[in-house]
Amino acid sequence: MQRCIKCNSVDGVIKSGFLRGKQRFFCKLCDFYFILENENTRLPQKTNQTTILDVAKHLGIAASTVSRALNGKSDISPFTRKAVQQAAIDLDYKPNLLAQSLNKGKTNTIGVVIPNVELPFFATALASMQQVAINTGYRIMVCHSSECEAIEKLNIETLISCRVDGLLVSHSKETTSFEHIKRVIAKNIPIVHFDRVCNEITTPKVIHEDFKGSFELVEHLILQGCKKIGVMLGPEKFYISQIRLEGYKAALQKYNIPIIEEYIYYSDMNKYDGAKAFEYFINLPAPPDGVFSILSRNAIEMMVEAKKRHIKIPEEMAFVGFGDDTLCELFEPSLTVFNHFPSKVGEAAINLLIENIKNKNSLIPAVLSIQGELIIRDSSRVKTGVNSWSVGQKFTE
Amino acid sequence: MQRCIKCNSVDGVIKSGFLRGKQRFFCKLCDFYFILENENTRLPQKTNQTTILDVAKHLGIAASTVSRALNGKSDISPFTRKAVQQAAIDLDYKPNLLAQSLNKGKTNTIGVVIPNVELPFFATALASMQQVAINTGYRIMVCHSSECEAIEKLNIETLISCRVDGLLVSHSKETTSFEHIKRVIAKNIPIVHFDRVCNEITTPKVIHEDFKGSFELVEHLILQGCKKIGVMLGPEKFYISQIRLEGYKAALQKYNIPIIEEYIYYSDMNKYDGAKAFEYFINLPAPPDGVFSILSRNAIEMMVEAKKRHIKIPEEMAFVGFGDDTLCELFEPSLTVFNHFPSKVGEAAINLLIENIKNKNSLIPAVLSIQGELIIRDSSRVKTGVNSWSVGQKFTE
DNA sequence: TCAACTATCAGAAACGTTTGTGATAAGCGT
DNA sequence: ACGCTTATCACAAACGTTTCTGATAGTTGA
Repeated sequence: MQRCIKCNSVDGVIKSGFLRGKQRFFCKLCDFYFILENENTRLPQKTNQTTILDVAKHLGIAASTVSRALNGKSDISPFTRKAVQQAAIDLDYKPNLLAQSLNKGKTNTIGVVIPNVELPFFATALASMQQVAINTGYRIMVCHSSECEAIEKLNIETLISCRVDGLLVSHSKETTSFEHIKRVIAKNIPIVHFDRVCNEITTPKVIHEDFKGSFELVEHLILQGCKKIGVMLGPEKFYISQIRLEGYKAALQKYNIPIIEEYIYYSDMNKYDGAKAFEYFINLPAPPDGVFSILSRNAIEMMVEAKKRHIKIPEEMAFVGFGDDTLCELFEPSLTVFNHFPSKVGEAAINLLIENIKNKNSLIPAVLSIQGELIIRDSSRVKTGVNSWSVGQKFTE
Repeated sequence: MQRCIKCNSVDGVIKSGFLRGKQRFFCKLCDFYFILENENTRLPQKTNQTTILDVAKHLGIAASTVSRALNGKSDISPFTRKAVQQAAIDLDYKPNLLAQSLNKGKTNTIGVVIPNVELPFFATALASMQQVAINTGYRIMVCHSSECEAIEKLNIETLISCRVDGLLVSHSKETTSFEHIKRVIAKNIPIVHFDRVCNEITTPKVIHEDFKGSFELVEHLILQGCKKIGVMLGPEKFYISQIRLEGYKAALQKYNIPIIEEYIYYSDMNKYDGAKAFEYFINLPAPPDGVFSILSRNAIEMMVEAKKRHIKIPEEMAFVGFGDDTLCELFEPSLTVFNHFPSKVGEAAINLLIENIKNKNSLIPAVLSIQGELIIRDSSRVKTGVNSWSVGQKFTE
């Protein structure tokens, strides 16, 4: 016995199927279908934000006029414009970027995918990207993959769904498949890789001097007298591991030092892996007298272990690491590093991306290499005369 | 002599004003207005992303059917649903979140405003927020104020324009006016403050035990025998400075130690301000024998200076700091800190916000205080017998 | 003084979704 | 065999902008 919600009569009402789990009715008299609602189910929560229509109504003009007035277009009399601007302030009108972006077909937003903000490199790079973005009128949307390939893929999907104008991507350490990147390219969405790049696909990239940096660090160790040089890398498949290993090998080769497999240690690049690596090195039949770590953080962890065992740094064992940060500077002994200037990398990456967004047709897969700098500190600097053995001895080139 | 672009005749065409800087024409014959275009000006760059309409056309069905099929609604036959799902994969369809959010009136996005990612506290808090967000189906949009009040206000406006569902805010150190926060509240947008909260407005907040932490740190110094305790704070107006100063004072009062203005040092909380602070303290007529710093980073900078002058830590001068991180643990001597668990703060903040988003009507301005923990390390732990003076001497309570 | 022009605004379409409502063919019971 | 029911789908409105097109009153010039 249902009353029609339109003509209010009972006679003509018949059931007419279930729709989305609810009973539907049909009133023959007024020819009207309807569903009973749970009362409280309705009311779609209307966001009570001021819209351009509110402003228009408030002034008794058209929405299009408000839009043009606020956006500084012509076709608007100074009087109207003033009135609109004042009304916008009075009503605290903030344009809905969703609607704006939907209409314009661009969001002025850049999506950034990084593995982990807690790594100082990414924190600094991110901060510099933000700075550039602010100055160029872009917004930034950051996603963390937490070093997980699945989340990285999810992140990129999310950012694409958000219709970001472009992507800045640094891969997680476990990423080995790059199908998700290829799909981005297929959609013609500008993308720039930075730091942890993907060498399988030709995309614009910003990298640092991985090879040169490793080479210089290892060469420095050699020039300080080290003869048995260990290297602590990340995962074996990891591009950065590979290229930095090459730098290591090249330096050894230059000075005719044999490359010994035992001195190459692969890690998962987690916190505290430095201790494990040290454990490994120190238990070798002939422990190294110099160690190069791909992450300076791990180098410091190794030094902590070394100090626990009263090993003299750098006399008995010297340490160098890739990447500078506060800890390297303040730790005792301070760590010799190759500074790869995270902020420059971030800056270059976002600038390159913005350039690519603007000339979307002519994507040039440029590869920018940011110049780094060797900073020699106490962890490897052997003061003349202090050394207990053959230090200062130079190899012929 | 303009040819009508519609009827292609010349006779009826007359000029009809300037419109947006371009000459407009009117054709009397076909009653049609038109403007000459620069050819290349046209073509609004159509984003070539697959839309729901593309999928619908591809299958020869209606867009609404596609939407319902993909969203698991009823009313769709299994056959159709399968076909739609397959087509979505084939065409690599990704829903446009802009359109979705615009339609639904919510974005499932949370806006986060932090002063600086480079501070380990915020990096860690952010990472834990991300984790929770991923698990609860929210996205996170991060903005950095770079410790600048103006940028902070801009950030919040941007996030509101993006129609985020809620805000997580930690103020910049120079923020003194909170009108922008009041406007957020007026719009009935859920907001939760964390860490650097605003005590002028009643909003939900997540804080740490600033008072208790400071108290315990200073009490610890006292119990280790320190009698002249300096404190390095942030800006004077800064809420965190004030509350932590109170903890400092309370501890001194408990042990009947007079509060001396000279021992209270305000700073701008910049990197390397620790050195300045140390300079100040050491040049006092009676330099402190224990220093508490609001930022553990600054405490470590002070220790660096102290070591340069061969001051024995902790025997001649002890140090403690608020907040733990890697540096505190690995530096030598390791720094005694009050760990305020950044990840717990982040987690609690986002959970509280999500709760408030869901029950938007009943905003309870809860204040959560995350329990911290005193970690005693070498920078203040006086080993019995090692101290050069009155250490171990306990005050009566 | 009348046609041509200009300034100013309104209306409507479009962006890509979701969802309420209408429509149709097939299934079912009496 | 007929009316009621169900399953399935299409259509249209709405979200809040921007922008294209159309309309009108006033202004100018010969």
